[in-house]
Amino acid sequence: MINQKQIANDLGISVATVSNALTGKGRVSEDVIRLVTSRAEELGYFPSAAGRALKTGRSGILGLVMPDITKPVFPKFAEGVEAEAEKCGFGILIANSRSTEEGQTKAIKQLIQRGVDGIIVLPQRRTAPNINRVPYATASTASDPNNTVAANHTQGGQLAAHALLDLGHRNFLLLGSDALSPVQKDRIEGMIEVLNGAAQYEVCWVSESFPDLVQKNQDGVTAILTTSDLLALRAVTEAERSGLKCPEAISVMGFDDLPLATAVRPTLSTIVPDTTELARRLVAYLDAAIRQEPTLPTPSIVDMTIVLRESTGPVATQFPNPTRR
Amino acid sequence: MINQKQIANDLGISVATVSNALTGKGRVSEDVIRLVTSRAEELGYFPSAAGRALKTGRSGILGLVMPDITKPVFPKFAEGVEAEAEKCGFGILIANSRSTEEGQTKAIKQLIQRGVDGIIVLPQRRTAPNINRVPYATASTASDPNNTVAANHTQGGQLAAHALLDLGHRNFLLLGSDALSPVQKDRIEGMIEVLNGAAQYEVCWVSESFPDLVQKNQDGVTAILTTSDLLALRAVTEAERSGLKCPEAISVMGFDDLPLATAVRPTLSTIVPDTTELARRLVAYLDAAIRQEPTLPTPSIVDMTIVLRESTGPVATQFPNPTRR
DNA sequence: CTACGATGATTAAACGATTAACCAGAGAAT
DNA sequence: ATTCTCTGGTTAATCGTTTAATCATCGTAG
Repeated sequence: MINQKQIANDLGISVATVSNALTGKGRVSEDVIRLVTSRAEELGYFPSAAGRALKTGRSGILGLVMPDITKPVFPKFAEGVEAEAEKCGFGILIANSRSTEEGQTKAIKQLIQRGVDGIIVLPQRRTAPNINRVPYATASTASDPNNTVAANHTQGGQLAAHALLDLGHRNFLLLGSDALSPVQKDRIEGMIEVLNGAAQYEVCWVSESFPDLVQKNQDGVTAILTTSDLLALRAVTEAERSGLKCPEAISVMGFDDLPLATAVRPTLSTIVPDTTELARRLVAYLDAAIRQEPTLPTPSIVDMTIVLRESTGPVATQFPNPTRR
Repeated sequence: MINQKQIANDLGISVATVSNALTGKGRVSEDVIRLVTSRAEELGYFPSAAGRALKTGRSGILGLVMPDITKPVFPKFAEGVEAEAEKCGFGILIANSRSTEEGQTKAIKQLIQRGVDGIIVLPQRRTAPNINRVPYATASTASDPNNTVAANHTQGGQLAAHALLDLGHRNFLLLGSDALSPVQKDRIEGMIEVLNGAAQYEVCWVSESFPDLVQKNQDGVTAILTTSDLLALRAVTEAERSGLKCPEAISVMGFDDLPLATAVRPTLSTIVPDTTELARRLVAYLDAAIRQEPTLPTPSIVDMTIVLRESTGPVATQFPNPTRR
């Protein structure tokens, strides 16, 4: 293995000078710097992560704790965090909390033992991670008191509701899949805030059985707002199977802009969280905390945007439910 | 920070004894072992990753290079690798090759600089990673000469074709999205092997424009085999939109068993790669290589399984295409 | 009674990089 | 000529753990 000692011996100088030359600290002449860097290049030298970590107390690695990377919301997030971390010179060690609190604490402990400099946690169910040895940042919902950044799920819900109100819809079905999820609750709440007084609506938490969309449509429902693209997909396909054209008979709005949103016909209108920006702020916060900067970024909220595709359209002008038998 | 020196001082013994007591090496009396472990427990001690790594030359971390974690095939894989690695005491450092060869070599270099003990690469486009400092394992297609394990994509394709032949279908449309992908080529090839002589088929690589399914159906096609659940989803929804019921008028088979497969109606029949087993073998190989075991596992191939859901059914008995206008 | 093997613990040297403290030499100022 | 400062470099200690080599003690066998 090639180390600084090797380079030092080759050039007849001391390791300290080699280190100084390579890191730019201390006092070294331009000539020696050139000599050292070129020899280092020749030998294919790069500093030992372990040696540096031991001395400096920094590993250059951040831990990322996610509930379940197979759930399609998280990969985009992971990607964003990885990209941002790389820009700041950090690597990303992943850990799986398996959507449980015990799993979460276990994952955090493991990461600390592996020597990470900081931890990013996506807590589920509003659990507050208990970390004392290293700085950490959480991305939770805006309503969560202890978060570093939050996606504005409520505002996302508002966006969805506004868009369909603008298209003339006045009778909504709001679909969620998990009434205990703070994220979903916030999204639904945002929708309700906008719809209250302006339209009729019904909230439905689907677990096993899916609501009878034909029935709902006959009752006047022309728009479905969901808390996830997966639910939207289910709604669209259930609707079309029963002869309800989307968006002609019924509009459907998704959430999260998953890869499937553009793979399905009609393509899904959806609400997009800015995962890149969330990742950017999380990493920036941790970076500052790790470098012990005097002032740290304060908790902030990132708004969502809307992308209108084929699954939403204006409310039918003539007869509201053309499929009535 | 709590270290072995602390424990040693507390108990009036030497650090070497502490180390020996904790690792079970050397010669230490049972009494001292008990003393040391209990004191370590009290203080909440755990070994410094950096210190240990520096001395032993092992970081206990594996690198995972994937083309693009936002593509829905990869998260399941990452999950499997993480779980298996954890069982062997390894952590997983992720790196993004951005689906390019330069990105791949850059990612590998970064991982090595961070001191990983081994690297798992999911190479795309049959690129052979050039790694010399640490052992590595690749998961490629069976037709790729330099792989550690491979999912049997060809056999997966055969499975798909067989299943629909058994259901009575005799006229197939094979859909792929990327004719350059070795994985997709292998899958299609497997299908063709089985269909040759037994049925009529047409291969179609879709990029922007999707084939006219009504037209195809009128031409006699009753089954669509795809190389991905995303394509299958597209096919199902395109079909149902044009009035072709799935599976009554046309059967659709997916690939990979993505989360969306059960979120759509009809639920997608699909071919499932055993990512857990793939991950297990990759990690096992690396573990053996890192421990310098004399004999390493030889390259092997993991078969796929089929799961039949709602999107496939028996070929229509009476009139093959009931939607003819 | 002495030598020896076994046992249990200690000493000290790594591993590779960083960094505070120190030192030699040259030029400038007094 | 002497001191002072600045420059460019070296020495040595340090981070925390592991491990080979060494040492002391004690029971036992020759």
